[in-house]
Amino acid sequence: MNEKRPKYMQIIDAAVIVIAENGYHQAQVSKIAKQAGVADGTIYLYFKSKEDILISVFREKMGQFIERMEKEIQSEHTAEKKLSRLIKQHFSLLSENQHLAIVTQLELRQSNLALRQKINEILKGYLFILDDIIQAGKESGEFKQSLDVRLARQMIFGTIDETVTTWVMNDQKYSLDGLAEDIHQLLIYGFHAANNQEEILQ
Amino acid sequence: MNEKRPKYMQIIDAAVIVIAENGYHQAQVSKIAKQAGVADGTIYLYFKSKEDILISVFREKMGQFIERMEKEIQSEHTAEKKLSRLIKQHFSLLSENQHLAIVTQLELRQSNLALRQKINEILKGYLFILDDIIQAGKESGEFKQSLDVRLARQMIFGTIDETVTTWVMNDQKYSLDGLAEDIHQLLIYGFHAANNQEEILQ
Amino acid sequence: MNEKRPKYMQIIDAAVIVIAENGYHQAQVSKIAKQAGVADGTIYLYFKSKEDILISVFREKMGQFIERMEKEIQSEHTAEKKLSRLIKQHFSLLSENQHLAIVTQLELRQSNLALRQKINEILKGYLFILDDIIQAGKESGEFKQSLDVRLARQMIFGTIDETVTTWVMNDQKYSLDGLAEDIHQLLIYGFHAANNQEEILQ
Amino acid sequence: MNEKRPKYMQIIDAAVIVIAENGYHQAQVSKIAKQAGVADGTIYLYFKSKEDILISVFREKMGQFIERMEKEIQSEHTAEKKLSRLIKQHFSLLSENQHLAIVTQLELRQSNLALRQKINEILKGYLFILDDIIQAGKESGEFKQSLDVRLARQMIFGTIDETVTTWVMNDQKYSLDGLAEDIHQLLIYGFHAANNQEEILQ
DNA sequence: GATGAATGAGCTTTCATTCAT
DNA sequence: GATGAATGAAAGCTCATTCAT
Repeated sequence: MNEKRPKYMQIIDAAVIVIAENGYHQAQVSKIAKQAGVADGTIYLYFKSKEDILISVFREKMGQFIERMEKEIQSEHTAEKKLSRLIKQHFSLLSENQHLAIVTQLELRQSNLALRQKINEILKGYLFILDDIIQAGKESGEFKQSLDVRLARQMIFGTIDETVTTWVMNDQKYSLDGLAEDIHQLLIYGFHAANNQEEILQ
Repeated sequence: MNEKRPKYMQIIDAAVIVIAENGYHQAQVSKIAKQAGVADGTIYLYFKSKEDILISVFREKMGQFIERMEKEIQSEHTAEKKLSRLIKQHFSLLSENQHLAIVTQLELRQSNLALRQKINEILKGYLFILDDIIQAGKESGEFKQSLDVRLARQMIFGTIDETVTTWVMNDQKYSLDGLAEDIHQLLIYGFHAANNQEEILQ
Repeated sequence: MNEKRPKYMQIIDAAVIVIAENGYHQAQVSKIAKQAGVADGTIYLYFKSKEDILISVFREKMGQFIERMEKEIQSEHTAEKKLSRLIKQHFSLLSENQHLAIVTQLELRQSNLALRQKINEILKGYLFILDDIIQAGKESGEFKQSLDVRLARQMIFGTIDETVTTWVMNDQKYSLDGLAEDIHQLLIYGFHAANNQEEILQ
Repeated sequence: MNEKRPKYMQIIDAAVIVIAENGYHQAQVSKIAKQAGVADGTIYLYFKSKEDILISVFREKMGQFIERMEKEIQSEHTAEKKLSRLIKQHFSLLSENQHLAIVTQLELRQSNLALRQKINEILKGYLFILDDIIQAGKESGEFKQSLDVRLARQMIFGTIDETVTTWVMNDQKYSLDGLAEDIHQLLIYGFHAANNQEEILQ
C-alpha cells in the first residue's frame, strides 16, 4: 500500500503534521493538501471525506503501533515482562514521534462523538493485547485469580494514557521513557498472586 | 452569587443539559439561551463569551465536586481509607448526575486546546487532593517512601477517569459504584510499605 | 406580510433582479443579499435555503398574478370574454415586469426536477382558473360538450407559454399585448359550439 | 460519421441514457464515459466540451426526428392531413423512446441559457416544417388568409410540447398517441377558411 | 437589565478538463 | 488513438456576537 499508493501515505503523514502544528480545528483539507504537495481534489481520490482522512490517520498509525507492539511482546515469556516491555514500547514510540503524540493524545480527542467512536473501535485492538497479557498472567499463576481483567486493563490503559497526556501537555519537556519502569512496578503489585496473603486477609 | 444572580446558575445548568443532550458541537448559544429561558443577548450580560460559559460550567461543577469531596475525606483518618472514600464519592457523584457525567467525560473533551488547558487548570484542585492523600500516606508510613507522588496520582486519576469514561461510553448501563472497592484494592497494593520486601529485591 | 416583514419581500424582489440579470446559475446567495441590502446570513432568517428563496419567488409572484387574474376575470360574464381578458392580462403583467418575465420563462426552468415539481404545484392554481373558464363555457353552451377540458387547457397554456417564451428569447423586442386578440381567436374557434355542424361532419 | 466514428454515436447514446436515468445535473462526464465504455479523456477526442456533447445529443436526435417527420409528411397532400400526420408522428416517436422523451422535455431544459439558445437554433428546423405546412394550407385555400403563420406555429408547437411535457411529468402513464386526433381537431378549427362567416361577424 | 434581529467570516467537496504515458 | 490520475476554482450555510430599542 505504501509502495503502490505513495500518495495515500503522503496525505496521512501530511495530516499528522498539519494537525499537530495547527490543531484539530485549524487542520483544513487545503492545508493538508498543500503539506502533502497535492491538489485539494487529489485528497478525494484517496479519501471519501475529511473524516475519512482522520480515521485513516488513526487506523494506519495505530495499526503500525499495534504491529510493532505485538512483535516486541512476543520476545518476552512472562506476563510481567510482557507488560513491562509494552509500557516501554508505548512510551518509546510516542517519544520518537512527537507530532503523532500530540495528534493522538490531544487533537483527535476534539473530534465529534461519531469519529471518537470509530477511533475507539480501532483502539480495541490495543486493549485486546492488554487483555491477552492479563489473561495469560492469570493462567500462568503470575497474577491472582481474583484479578478482574477489565478493571486491570482500565488501570493499565488509564495510567499510561494519563501519563502520556500529561507529558504532552507539558510540551514533552521531560523523558517519558524514564517513567516506564516505575509505572510498571506500581501497576504490577496489585496483580501479583504473591500478594495473596493480603487477599486472604480482606 | 447563586442568590443574587439567579440567571447565572440558570444558564450554567441549561448549558449542562444542552451539551449532554445535543453534544458539544451542537450546543449553540441560542439553544442554551432557550433552555435557560432567556434571550440570546442576555447570556452576554453574565458571560464574556461562549468559551466563558463552558469554563464556568466546569469551574462551578468541579468546585462543588471538590468541596463535597474534601468534606467526605476529612472524616477518614488513614490515606488508604481516604482514597477509598474518594473513589466511591467520585463514582457516586457522577452516577447521580448523568448529564454532568456525559459533559465532563465526553463532550467537554471535544473543546479546543485553549479551553482544555483552562479546564486542566481547574482540575488541578482535584489533583491536589490526590497529592495530599498520597503525601499523607507516605508520611504516616502507610505508603512506601519510594512512591513517586506524581506517578501515583496519574495512576489513580488515569484509572478512575478511564473507568468512568468507559462506563459513560457504554451508556452508563452498569453500576459504577460496584467497581469502586476493586479499583481501590488494585491501586493501593503498589503503594503499600508492606510490599517493601519486593522493593528491596529490585 | 409585505408591511410586517419588509425584508422578506425585499429579498424576493432582489432575487428576481439578480436572477434576471445574471442567470439562474450565477445567482449566488451573496449576490441576492447584496442586491437586497442585507447580510448573507439575514437571508437565512427568512428562508430555509437557497431553493426556498426560489420557490418563494415563484409562489409570491404567481400568487399576486393569480389574484389579479381572478379579479380581472370576474368582471366578464362569458367564457369567451373571460379567456380573452385572461390572455390580455397575462401578456400585460409580464410585459410590465421584464425581469419577472425572464425569470419565469427562462431562468427558473433551469432548476432541478425537485424544484420544478414544486413550481408546477404552484402553477396548478393558474391551471385551475383555465379549467374553470373552460368548464363554465361548456355549461353555458358557449363551448361544445365534446371539448376535453384537459386538452383545451394544455392548448391554451401551451400556446400562451410558448408565445411568451419566444417573445422573451427575442429580447422582448416586439409588443406582446398586440398578439393577445389573435391568439384568443385562434384558440377559441375549436371550442365553439357554433362549429357543431363540422363536429357532425367528422 | 456513424460508421467511421462508432464511438461518437456510442457517446451520444450513452449521454441520453445517463441524463434520462440520473437527471441533467447528475450527468457527469465520467458517468457518460463509463456508460459508453470509454475513458473520460476519450470523450474529448470526439467532443470539445460537455456542452458540445449535449448540443450534439440534441442535434443528432432532432436531426433524425426531422428527417423521419419530413418523410412521413410528404405522403400526405393537404395541410390538414400533413398536420395530423405530424402530431401523430411526434407523439409516436417520443412514445417509442422514453429516455429521449425525458431528456428533451425535462432534462435539457435545465441547461443554461447559452445552451438553450443553441438548442433553439436546432429546433428551428422543426418549426420550419410547421411554417411550411401552415403556409401551404393558406396557399391552397384550406386555411384562412388572415392566419398569422407565427402565431399558428406557436399554437401548434406550444400545444404539442405542453402535452408531451405533461405526459412525461406524469411518468408517461397514459397513451400519448390517443390524444393526437383530438389535439389536431382543436388546433385546426381556428385555421379553417370555412370559419370565415365568423371572421366577418367579428 | 433584557431583548432578538442582524451580521459576515469561513470551509468542504465536486467535477470538467488536461496531459503524460 | 486511448487512458485515467491529477488538477483547482467556486459557493451555500452556520452561529458567536453586537447593539438599537
